[in-house]
Amino acid sequence: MADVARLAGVAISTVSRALANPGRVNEKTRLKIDAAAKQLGYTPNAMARNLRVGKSNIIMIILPGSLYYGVSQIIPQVLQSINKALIQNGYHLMIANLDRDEMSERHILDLAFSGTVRGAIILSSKLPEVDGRSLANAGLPIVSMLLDMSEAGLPSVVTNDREAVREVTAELIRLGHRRFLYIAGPEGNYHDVERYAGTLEALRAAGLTEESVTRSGGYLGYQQGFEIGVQAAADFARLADRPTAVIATSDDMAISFISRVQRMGLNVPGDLSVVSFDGSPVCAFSSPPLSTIEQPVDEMGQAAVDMLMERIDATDRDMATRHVIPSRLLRRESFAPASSNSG
Amino acid sequence: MADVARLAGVAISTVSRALANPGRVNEKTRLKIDAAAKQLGYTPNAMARNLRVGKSNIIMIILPGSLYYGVSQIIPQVLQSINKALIQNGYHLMIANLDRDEMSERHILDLAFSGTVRGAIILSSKLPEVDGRSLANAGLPIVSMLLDMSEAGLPSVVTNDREAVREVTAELIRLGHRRFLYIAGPEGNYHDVERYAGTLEALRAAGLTEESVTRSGGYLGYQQGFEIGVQAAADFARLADRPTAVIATSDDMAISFISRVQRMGLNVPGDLSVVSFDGSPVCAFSSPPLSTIEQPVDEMGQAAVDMLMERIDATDRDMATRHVIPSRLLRRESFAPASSNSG
DNA sequence: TTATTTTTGGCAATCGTTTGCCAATTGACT
DNA sequence: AGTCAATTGGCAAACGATTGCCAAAAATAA
Repeated sequence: MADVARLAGVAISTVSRALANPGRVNEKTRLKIDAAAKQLGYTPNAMARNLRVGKSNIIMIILPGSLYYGVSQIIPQVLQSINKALIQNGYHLMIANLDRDEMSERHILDLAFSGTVRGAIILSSKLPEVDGRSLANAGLPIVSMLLDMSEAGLPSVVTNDREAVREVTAELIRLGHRRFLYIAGPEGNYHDVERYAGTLEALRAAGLTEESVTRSGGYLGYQQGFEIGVQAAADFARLADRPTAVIATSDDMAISFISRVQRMGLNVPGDLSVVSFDGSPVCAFSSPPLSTIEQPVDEMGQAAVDMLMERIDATDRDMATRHVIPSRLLRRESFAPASSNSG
Repeated sequence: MADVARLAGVAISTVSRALANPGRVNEKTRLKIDAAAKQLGYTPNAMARNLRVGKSNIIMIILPGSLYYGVSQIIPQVLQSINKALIQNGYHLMIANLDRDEMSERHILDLAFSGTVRGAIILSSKLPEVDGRSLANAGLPIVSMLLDMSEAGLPSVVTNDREAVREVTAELIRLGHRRFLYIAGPEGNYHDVERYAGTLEALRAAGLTEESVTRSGGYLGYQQGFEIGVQAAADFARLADRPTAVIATSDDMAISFISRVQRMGLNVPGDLSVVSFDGSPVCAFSSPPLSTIEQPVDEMGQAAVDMLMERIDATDRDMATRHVIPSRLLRRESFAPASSNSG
């Protein structure tokens, strides 16, 4: 930095002012300094700056340890949109995986307490916590994404799981369907609760009872979506009074389910309508093209970052808010009126 | 830190020694200090330490801007394995996206030149470079992954693209296939070059000429895998003398291709064998289950980190090496002897 | 020209560690 | 008890920026 000052013919403090907060310095000298810096290939040392100002410019994203290896590309999309939004705000993105082991929790807490990161976006329902230290009281702004944790005090950005499923179920009812199969992810999980609630709401609104829906799954995680679908097909085959419509809570489930029931000789959507959740691009190319509820991942990422920036700037700790971004039904051929012989 | 020293009843320099390089301090006092630190909830400030020692403990991974949104979960797997390996070495993982725009390049270069990161793992074939500064001369250890860039001076860890495709092609030939369709990614891309070369090598070894393979695709990126497959199906339909075996260079291509040719009334593998590249889990659940060459992503990530650690510790700048990790053919039903009426 | 505002220079403290140095203390071993 | 090695204490200088302060200089206004 001294070199830059010398080359530009100004004082070292002026260089700092020009680079750190341009605006407190004359435009002409700022240009001179920029030119000198560029000529010398100088970039200010970020760690020294951060140390001095007492705040880092790194945000960490906490991913659930067991990533989802199915067809749905949620994680890369999230990372991409969050990273982009962060850069625009002058921040960098650091990754942390939250496994079930103590080591990963310790790692995350170190990141938080060592002052390495300035804030966090979390995609898991559990906050790291090990021997006394908890992420909750690290003094870090945190926002939750995908899962609504506003009741636990974390501002959250989510999609309208419940409403979306309610609407698509209502549409299926409108098409004449009266018996449903609901393929669940891990029981009690936020998404399962919301989505199943959405199904029930639609049924009730149409004067149907909970009897008209059969649940399958519930004991495996979303990572095992394919197995869940396979199992659901087996469950389905055993049912005396077979459903005519299937609501799968992930694309993986729907895909493996369909592949199995087709093998049983059933036609989709002739015999059976199927709709699922996630909006993976591959759904457009399965046979038949699969209707799916697309998660607005990009917008959610952007919103999460906006929310985090607000928290960082906020002086007062206000209430945890909840930001809902509507999802979108991608309607395709897997979806048809109930066949006459099954009403 | 002073507080910890006071509580533990030792000098501040002893605390530093105990925390920074345990081993230069007696075991008993180390325990005393650890206890005091834990009691006070103290974690050393990472930025101050890094500033002092003049090196960061952050590694950045440079992802191609246009991530792959198909069925193949390469990126999350890479991140997970790399992150895990890094943590074990005491490093953190930072993300950078390399888009085509200047802004993202500038961002990456800032990360490099500001001393924020200590090294980089790159998954793109082009090194960021903008107004004079280039990642190549940032003095950072870099390793390339997925793409072989050892000739450009970057140590690389890759899978055996060419050999794997050669072997699977040879196997198809053994099964009686004589006419092939090769579905390509972007022409000239490392993967395309290698995989196509593998195909040709197998053909030649069996005394067949280049005539026996028809190329489709080549003008779209891997992100457009589904479209490539659809187009390939159309190309296929127009061929007078139809191939009996298809080699797709990504699972996406194979999936959409199959969905289209099935719609044309063809049976896989009865009329047509298909094999593809990537090893996405969904392939086990498509109809028919899809044979695919699995990329050993976890091992590659681990190897990339090992290589990077070596580079960081290395005093002498030795030659760029190339580490090949073999892939594995997941053989499934999409794969069968050539039908008698087509030989 | 003078008065007033804006911009810069120079100094020094600060952020929280690490680390070299040497003296002082402790511990272990004859 | 005496010797030698291992460990610790205390001090101070770094690492590379930011920032408050005030005086000096420059630009602008009157």
